[in-house]
Amino acid sequence: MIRIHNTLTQQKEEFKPIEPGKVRMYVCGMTVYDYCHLGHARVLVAFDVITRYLRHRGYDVHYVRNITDIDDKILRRADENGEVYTDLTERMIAAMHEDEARLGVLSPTEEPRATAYIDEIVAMIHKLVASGHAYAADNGDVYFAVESYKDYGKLSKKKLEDLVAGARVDVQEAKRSPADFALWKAAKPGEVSWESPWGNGRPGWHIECSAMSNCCLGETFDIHGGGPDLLFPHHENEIAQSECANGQAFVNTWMHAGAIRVNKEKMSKSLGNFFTIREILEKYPPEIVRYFLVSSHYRSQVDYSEESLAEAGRTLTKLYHALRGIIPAKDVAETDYDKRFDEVMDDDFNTAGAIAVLHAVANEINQHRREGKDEEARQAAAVLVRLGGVLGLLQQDPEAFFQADTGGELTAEDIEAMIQARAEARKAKNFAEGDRIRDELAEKGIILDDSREGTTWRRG
RNA sequence: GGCGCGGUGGCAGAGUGGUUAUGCAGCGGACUGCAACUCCGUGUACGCCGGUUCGAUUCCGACCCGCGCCUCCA
Repeated sequence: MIRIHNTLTQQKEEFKPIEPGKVRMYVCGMTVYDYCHLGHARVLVAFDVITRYLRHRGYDVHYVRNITDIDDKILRRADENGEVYTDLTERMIAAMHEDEARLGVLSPTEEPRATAYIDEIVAMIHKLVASGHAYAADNGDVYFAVESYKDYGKLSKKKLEDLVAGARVDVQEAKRSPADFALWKAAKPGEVSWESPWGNGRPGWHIECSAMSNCCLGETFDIHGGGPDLLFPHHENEIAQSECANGQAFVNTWMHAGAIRVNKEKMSKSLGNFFTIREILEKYPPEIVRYFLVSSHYRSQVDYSEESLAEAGRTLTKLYHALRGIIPAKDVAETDYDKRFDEVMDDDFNTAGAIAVLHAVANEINQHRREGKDEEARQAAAVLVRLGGVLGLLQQDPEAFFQADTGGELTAEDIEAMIQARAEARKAKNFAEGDRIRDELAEKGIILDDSREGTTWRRG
């Protein structure tokens, strides 16, 4: 039995898909006006692990993650760059796919783009206007009438009175209530636009997700996820739109990832502590970044720092050491480790607990190999790779992981040659020369590991 | 001000009404020519104060502190 924390009820609940054996999940994707940052990576990796685990448990997961490719920020950025907005979005989508692939994030089942769903969006707005839940304002915009939906606020636990009383909502003459939000935005002169019954314009952000999830997954589906700051107003508005348009429940389980902080401060552009995925990947191998993200629970707030990444690197290195020089056995039956792994993961995807199981398996491998029990070690290695795979970890060849070119001055050939020279010196009992070579390599970031089978190296 | 989350050993981070989380770092030992890797051993941990209980880090209440959202934001 899988239990999932539902933001809607603020409790862990037994997960029961609408259709047995199938999971329909929607996650809010990127607005493609800039490179993805660490916060995006958190959401990407969190829902990637969730998808992998649900599949591991036998579910047929239909995972939809949208792309918002029309939006104020996109138009502004394209304008600043002096380029056509589609050039900007195409470039950012390509970059996003590159970042995802490097982090080991599997492609979603579908990746709908807002601009490909304009007709469906217009149809949904039309439905809302016809049923009195939305209205065309004098300025050409169409707004959702928040007061027409009695459950407004049920996800974010906000009361409409408080929202209206708050000074921070955008008070606009055209709106009936300050909390109303735009479904359709009238085009400004020269701006890209689409036709609609209310004049030329483009969709508001919230309605895109309602329309696309409706098209790809139906009126009611199992899981809707996203970043923590989307909870309000974005997800709240999605619920209002979808439930008013369809007259039935929108989503059963709402899931939100925790926020990323940087050196104990909120990550933000104004604080100058904003990291894009590609910036981080210049400094750390992708799997280490992924390990860092997976090593704490998806709902907890995590603090990014050089030190935590370094520690993640040391720990992952230890895991790969267990696998080094072993060819995992094939077709290994389910073990107690598999059971423990599933048990902790069943509890709201407790990846931290799952990683503890990984360490237990690694420890067993190391003990077997110390005792010369090669077959047992190969069996356990297969389990480690299998369970690691559910988290999207440990799928590389260990040597590839250890020796990944991080732009050091030495090539693999240089290193191999020096190791050879050291081996000869040691054979001649010239330990001083052997140690000198080892020290020289160490200075250049190369660590040697001697074993009965010979010397291996890694970049430290 | 409103709503919500959290305070666990040097650090990171799970979890539990009574029994080892795990990892990193440290220390001691084994292995090694010396290291590295690995193994074994090691650490008054659960914000504060009350309450419930045979027993609370784990449940309840108050308090202190930190954080998030309330505006575009993953």
